[in-house]
Amino acid sequence: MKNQELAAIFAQMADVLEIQGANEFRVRSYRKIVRVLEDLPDDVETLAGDGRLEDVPGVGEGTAKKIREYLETGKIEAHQELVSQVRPETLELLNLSGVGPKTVGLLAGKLGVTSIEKLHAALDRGEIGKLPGMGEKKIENIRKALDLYSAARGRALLGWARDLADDIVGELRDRIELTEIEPAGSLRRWRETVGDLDILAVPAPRKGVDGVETARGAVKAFSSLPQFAEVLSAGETKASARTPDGFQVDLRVVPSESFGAALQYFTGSKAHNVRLRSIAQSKGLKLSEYGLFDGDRAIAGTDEEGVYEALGLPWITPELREDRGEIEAALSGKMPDLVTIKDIRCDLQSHSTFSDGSCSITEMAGFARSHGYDYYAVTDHSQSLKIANGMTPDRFLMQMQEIDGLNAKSEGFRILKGIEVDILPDGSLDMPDDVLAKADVVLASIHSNFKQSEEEMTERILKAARSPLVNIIAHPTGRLIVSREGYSVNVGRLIEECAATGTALEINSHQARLDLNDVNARRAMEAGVMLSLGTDAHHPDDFAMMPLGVSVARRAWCAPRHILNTFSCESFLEFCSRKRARR
DNA sequence: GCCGTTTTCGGCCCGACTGTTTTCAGTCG
Repeated sequence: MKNQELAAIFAQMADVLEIQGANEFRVRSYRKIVRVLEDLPDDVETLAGDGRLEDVPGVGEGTAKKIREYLETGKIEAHQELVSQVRPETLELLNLSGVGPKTVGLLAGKLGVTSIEKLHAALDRGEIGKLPGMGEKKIENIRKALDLYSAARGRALLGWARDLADDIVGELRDRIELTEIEPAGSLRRWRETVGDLDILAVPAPRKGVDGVETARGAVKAFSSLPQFAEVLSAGETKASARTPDGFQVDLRVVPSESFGAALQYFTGSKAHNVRLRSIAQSKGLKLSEYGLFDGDRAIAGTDEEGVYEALGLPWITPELREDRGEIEAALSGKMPDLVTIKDIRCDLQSHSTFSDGSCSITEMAGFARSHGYDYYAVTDHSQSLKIANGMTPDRFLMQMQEIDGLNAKSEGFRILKGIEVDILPDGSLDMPDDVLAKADVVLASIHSNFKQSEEEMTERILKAARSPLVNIIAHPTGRLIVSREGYSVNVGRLIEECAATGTALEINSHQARLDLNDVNARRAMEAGVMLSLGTDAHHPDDFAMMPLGVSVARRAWCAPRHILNTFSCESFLEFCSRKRARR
């Protein structure tokens, strides 16, 4: 879809025009085109092909010509001309929160401030305050925005953001009466990272107090929460605040009759909402965050189910709302039967003091059991991983003995003898075959020589997958979310090999890994590869990250039958021995 | 720059919030 590319181009044109002080209605017209393009259900290429570009509201002769130019040549002359008049460092100033095109135009025009660096200098010289409209607070806000920008805060990890959301929701519930409160946005869709947090709330009606007053009360309670270092704004129905880490949280107080529509709208994704709006459109209805309307009459909006139902759809679980086929599946009544946390009977990757875990097997097992599991796998590292106190063959044999002893004493719960064996640079395994053969389950993974070429790395992992002793390839790409790219492995070829050899792929459920990710996990599932969830627990608390792994499986459209952790202990062991029997 | 049972000029617009103003400009999602 070229829609988003074109939207970005027109947005940049609008920015430059506005910085230059062009006619505001011309700027507004460009902004409208950006909005329309971003939300457009149809592909501009198709529309252009059909000669229907001008039918799109906001697209007139000039814009249609520019769009066609882009589709034909890959660029727009007028855009390049505009951008060439402004230095790229100047456009960067727009990234500062609270600084828009007007301010940038003012700074550049009056003071020659055309970059972040020059802005710092001008602030230090006290020049900014001499400009019209630049008071003390405004300058203070620019200083803060600069600090925040230089800290280059990225998106937060899902697990961290969920804990924060739980804290905030819990605390708000303690302080005020609420009939509804729900975090929306990418957090509700369980995306692996979250940019900011949108919380929707409906305050409980109180006798003798009007709606405006209860909304105000909610905003006030939110603004005074201890989780925040700073309140950015607080009005009648909306407030924004920031945690000490610079993570932004918004509260929106909505009327109960709009709650469902608002929840739907703010949950997104954008692409999913575009599709829903186009369905509404085709039925002659209008969908917004206030409700689903037939003319002026709201026909749904109190709850999400009602909104989807009025559009002729079953309610779609937030994890699937990415426009990756869920609308089609819903329309044809073929929604997947997704795995849930209740289906999970075990954790398939954990560590103990035998390598780099912080607790004994007894302690970890006690916790796994209290978690409601039927079994769990101890999978400590192998010897080459010195930094993690990896096990020699002898120590692994000792560990297996200890586990046998523990199992003999316990009923209704089993500890599996497992290992996370290193895949050495040449693809061989860091433990003799005859020792590995004694284990219940073998995970293999890479912890060294990350820099190998894609060819070498892929061959290295494929070799491990072909070993009849390896049941699961753990954290298959090695990526660490926001902090490390994965090693270059051809995931497509790995999936083929795993399908052919009966090897499972892990969805490592640690919040910093979530590896495989949703897209690759779905490819694997569709290729018939079994998936395995493991929190990589190094401490009992880490078991709590299992819902994150489940969410990846759900975003990958997995049913319980695709996930090894839903198997009984016997069935799981049978899965492992089936591959070994091929030897 | 777009748009028009207000058609070729003259009006367009999203609502909430802050901050610098004294009625409004700028930013943001």
